[in-house]
Amino acid sequence: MTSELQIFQDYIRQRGLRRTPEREEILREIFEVHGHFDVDGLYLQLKGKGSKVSKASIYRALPLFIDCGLIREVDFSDGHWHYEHIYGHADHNHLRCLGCGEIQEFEEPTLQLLEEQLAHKYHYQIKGHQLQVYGYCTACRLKDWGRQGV
Amino acid sequence: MTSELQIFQDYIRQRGLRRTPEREEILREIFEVHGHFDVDGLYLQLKGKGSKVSKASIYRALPLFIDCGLIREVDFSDGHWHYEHIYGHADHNHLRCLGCGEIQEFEEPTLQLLEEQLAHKYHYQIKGHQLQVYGYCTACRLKDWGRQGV
DNA sequence: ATGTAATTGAGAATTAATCTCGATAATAAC
DNA sequence: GTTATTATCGAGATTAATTCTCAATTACAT
Ligand SMILES: [Mn+2]
Ligand SMILES: [Mn+2]
Ligand SMILES: [Zn+2]
Ligand SMILES: [Zn+2]
Repeated sequence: MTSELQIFQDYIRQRGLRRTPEREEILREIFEVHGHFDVDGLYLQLKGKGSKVSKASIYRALPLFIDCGLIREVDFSDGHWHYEHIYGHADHNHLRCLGCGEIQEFEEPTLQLLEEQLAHKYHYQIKGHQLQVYGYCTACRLKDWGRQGV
Repeated sequence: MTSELQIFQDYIRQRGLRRTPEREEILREIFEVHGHFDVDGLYLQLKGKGSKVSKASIYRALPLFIDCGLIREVDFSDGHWHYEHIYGHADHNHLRCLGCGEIQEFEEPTLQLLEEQLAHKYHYQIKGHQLQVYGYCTACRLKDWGRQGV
């Protein structure tokens, strides 16, 4: 059993929840795919492989995966949530092009320090952070030079 | 005329748009209120003062204010967008309690440097960033100690 | 094997945001 | 000032992501 599945089963048992094939299918698919995903894409992917899991089950499973630290929500400001698995991956943030939607990932280790400072200053137990930086990539800047401030 | 209104009128003229009392009312209300707001709250506030502006007009005006740098979207991950005016305010980020929703604002000037580094490294024209840090405040931690990892 | 209660799928409900459309009114040209 | 043009308005319909409902199923404990 892959260790993400193991982590999830431990979480399930600890909470008195139930192990179901649907939840396993969804989790497996998430960790087979690299990169970001959204509910609709994940649903279609599973469906394409012959799976019968419903969208409702996906919507119900994702909060569990988030809660046990396997995935996280990612905000691309396009009207719905995206997600990515984080277990086994280096912490990173996203630089997004407002023109074409391209995503560049980058690491910024100093944010870990920031979390610790904030925890101390405001007496918070920090669970995580999200940083989105946005702007225009070279291609979009050239394409769209009518906009001011190019 | 307040300078935020001036900035908006300049923007309007430059774009060949029209000056309307509705847009002015909305902008005025945004800058009279301190703190964060959402569409529904802003609408009710205006209504309470006898204004006749519709929600549709608010939804249409906000992107204009964002575009000319007077306000920005703020993500509190509660299902809809929040906003805050930024003109005349120090750049800041948000620390949010996952229990009670309390927001702490904090400044982190090094993010400006990060923007410059990213602009250079990825050849982006950076327009801004959003950083949310989230966790549990002292009160919620005490209240809810059943959660693991307190 | 049996009882229980968590989980499922399908579709209805909710709700933020956008769109449509006829009426209104801001601006420019005369 | 009058007129023409067309951006903007309000009201309500529409869209789309997410949540909810409920009867049927099934995981798990006994
Ligand atoms: Mn990523
Ligand atoms: Mn703020
Ligand atoms: Zn681009
Ligand atoms: Zn709290």
